[in-house]
Parts: sequence; C-alpha cells; structure tokens
Amino acid sequence: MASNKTIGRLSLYRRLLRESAAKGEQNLYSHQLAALAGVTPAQVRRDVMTVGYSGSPAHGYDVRALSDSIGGFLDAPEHEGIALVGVGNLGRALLAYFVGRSPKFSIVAAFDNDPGKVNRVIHGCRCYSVEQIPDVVREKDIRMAMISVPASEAQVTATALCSAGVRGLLNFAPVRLWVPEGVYIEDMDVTLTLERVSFFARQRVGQKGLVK
Amino acid sequence: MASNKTIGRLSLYRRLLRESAAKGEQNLYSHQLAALAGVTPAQVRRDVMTVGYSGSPAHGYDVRALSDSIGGFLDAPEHEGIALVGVGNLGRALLAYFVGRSPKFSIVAAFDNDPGKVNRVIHGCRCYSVEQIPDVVREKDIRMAMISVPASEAQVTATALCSAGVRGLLNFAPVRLWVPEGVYIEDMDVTLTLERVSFFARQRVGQKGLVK
DNA sequence: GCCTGTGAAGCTATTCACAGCT
DNA sequence: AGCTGTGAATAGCTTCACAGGC
Repeated sequence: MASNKTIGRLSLYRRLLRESAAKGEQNLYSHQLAALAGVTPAQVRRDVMTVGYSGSPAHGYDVRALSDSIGGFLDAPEHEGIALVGVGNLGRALLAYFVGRSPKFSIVAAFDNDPGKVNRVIHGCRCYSVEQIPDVVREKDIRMAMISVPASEAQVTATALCSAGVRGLLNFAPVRLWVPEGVYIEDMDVTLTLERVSFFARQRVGQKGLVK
Repeated sequence: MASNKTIGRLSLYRRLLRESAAKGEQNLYSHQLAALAGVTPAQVRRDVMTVGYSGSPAHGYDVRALSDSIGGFLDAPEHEGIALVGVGNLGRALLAYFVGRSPKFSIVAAFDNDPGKVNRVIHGCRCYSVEQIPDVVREKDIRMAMISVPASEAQVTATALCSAGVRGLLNFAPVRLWVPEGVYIEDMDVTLTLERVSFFARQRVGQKGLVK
C-alpha cells in the first residue's frame, strides 16, 4: 500500500496539475512536474506508478488525465463532510479557510462548549454543543474531524468523535492522542514544527520537502 | 547530522518530560517515555543518543536532566524573535496562540498590507506594513518567520524575508516556495494533510506518527 | 535525441538483540 | 530481573541507470 509520503506528494502533484491546467498547459514531463513540486523526476515517475497512470515518452503526462487518475486514486467516492470541534481563533480560521475551498470536502458541522457560540452559524457553518457530537456525527454520517480545542480537552474530544464513528482525525492540539485501532490520526503541531525550523535554520542546512 | 524526524521527536520528548516534571515525576524509563510519545523504546534510546545524554540502567532517565540536555541541543542560545506576515484569520490565530507560549520564542513583529491593520497592535504585537519587512527584520535581527498570506503573495513574501536575512520559514500558504540555498523552509498545508487523512481513513489503516 | 517505466542499487530510518551495569 | 547504549540487521524510501518507444 502506498506510503504516507507518496500520498502527500500525489496530492501536491494534483494541485500543481490543476494550476498548470488553469494556465492552459496540456502536457507536462516528469522533470517539469518535479521542478514544480520540488522533488526529483524519478520520484515523480515512481509516484505516478502507484496510481496506475502511464504517460507517453513523446509528450510526457497529459495534465488533465493524470490529475483525474490521481483523483480516482485519492478521493472518496462521494463528498466528504467534516466535523470541526473547537471554534476558537484557530477553529474560526479553519472554517473561513475551507468554505467553498473544495467540492470534495466541506465542514458540515462545528462544535464548541461555549453557549455563546452554540446554535450560531459561523462562516456558514452551524455550531452545535459538544454534547451533540454523537448525534450529529451519526446523523450526517461524518467520517473525518478536525480538533482545534485546547490541549486539555483534546483527548475527550477525540474519544467522543471516534465512538461516534469518525475514522480520520486531524489534530491541532499540542498533545499526542490515543485513538482506537483503525482510526487514522495526523497531528499538525505548530510549536514542534517551529522548533524544528529554528534548529535547522541555525544549522544552515538548505531545503527539505513537505511533510513529513 | 540529526534528521528532521529525530529533531521533531526530541521536541516532543521535551514537551512530555516537562509535563511529567509538572506532575512530579523524577525519573522515566525509555519505555515510559516511548509510550507517552507513541514510539518504540529503542527509538527513544536512539534519539537520546543524539543529544549526548545518558540515563542509568537503574533509574532510567532523570526527567529534568534529559529535558535540559534536549534544550541544550535544540534551543538557540538566546531568545528568538519571529516575524509573522499576513494578519488574516490564521495570522491572528497564530498571534493569539504564541503570546506568552514559550520563553524561547515570540512573535515580535507582524506584517500586513491592509492599511486598517498597519500600526495597530494585535494580540500584543505591533503590525507593520509589508514594505517595512526589510527594515524591521534587520533592526530586530529576526531570523525566523511564519507566512500566513494568501497563496498568491507567498512567494514575494518569502523572497522579501530571505533578502532581509531570515534563515527559517514556516509556510502556511498552499504553494511550494522557492528560497535561496541555506534557508530552511517547512510547510504546514492543511489541505494536503486533510487529503491524506481522508485517504488513510478510508483504507482503515491504524496509527501513524507525528511529522511524517 | 529525450522521454517513460522499472529492476536494482543506494540511502536513511527503525528495530533487534545483546553486552554491560546495578 | 530489568534497564541502558549500541553494533548489526531489517525495513522503507529514493535515486540510478537503462531498456524500450517515439
């Protein structure tokens, strides 16, 4: 099965392919896509193998076709509704950012324990109380969630979401979360990342890739 | 030289050690720290080697001493001032998040091109116009910056920061940025990460680590 | 010629497994 | 007995290098 890193790069390639398509490009060679993505051409060809698409030696990759192949490989068959728990500064920024961002994803429910936010509509998204997580997640058949609550509440939030059937979590709180077997979790931890940047900036090393 | 992943884990260990210290723990064995971090004990021991600290077979690691050793290895000698460019929803969330968060880091200057924000103080941080990047960065001797501008402006922002002497960047805009040799850049891309979560959540794979 | 796809090589990261210590 | 530190083994990822095609 494709690795984490490969999947990350495929997402990136697709974004770059869409941008190229928008600029009117029809075809792209592996070395061109590699330059856009900041990886080697061999890496691009290897990654493209995993989605089962083949380019032609004559014209490289067809921008539209490769983009669609990646989509077929990566995307969920239908639209994915996402829950967001924690409507603080970061939560609001995420709500604002994702509104209309992608036809494949959208935040369909927000949750917070502040009574001043519950039942409000924030950036087009209805805010529920955290007690309603089980009901709303089940009712809307939500499979993914973003956690942007304070560290102290992240674990109970994750547990509630997983019990309600969520299979994928994107956690912004600065704590490692325990989740049941079969739930996939990814952390985005600004502090840890910043410490890394600080360290390597001082070592005067160049470059690195994306994720990690 | 230590790898990206090792550095990320060391940061994490230190956070966990501090939390343990706050709970009154004096010593921790590699398997305990490993459990907290979600890695193997062998990984912890290997990582600890890189900072040059040694525990004792009798009591494992001294929580305080290891935490300090990691600090000596990771931290900059003096306080690090950070610039933040782009005071939109995300930028404000970052400002709010970092205020008083760490004695080692703080955001010492914000930049935006909205005249309504320039010269305001937002979450305790003065906002300058983007034209002032060269002057302010040099004057405050800023070595690190976070980029939270729209994608279309990220590259010019990065270029301006690097010319002014910034050596480390944390980029939130969904674009790959070109930076001069010797500048370290790390991307935090929510959309890409979310697509990964979506993919693996559907594969019913369990777990994964941090950074990746 | 310059491209793609891919086996094989090369690297990097992680884990094993055990000597040595208490 | 149970721990740490670490050489050696393994697993995972990336790049090389070349056959085959236009």
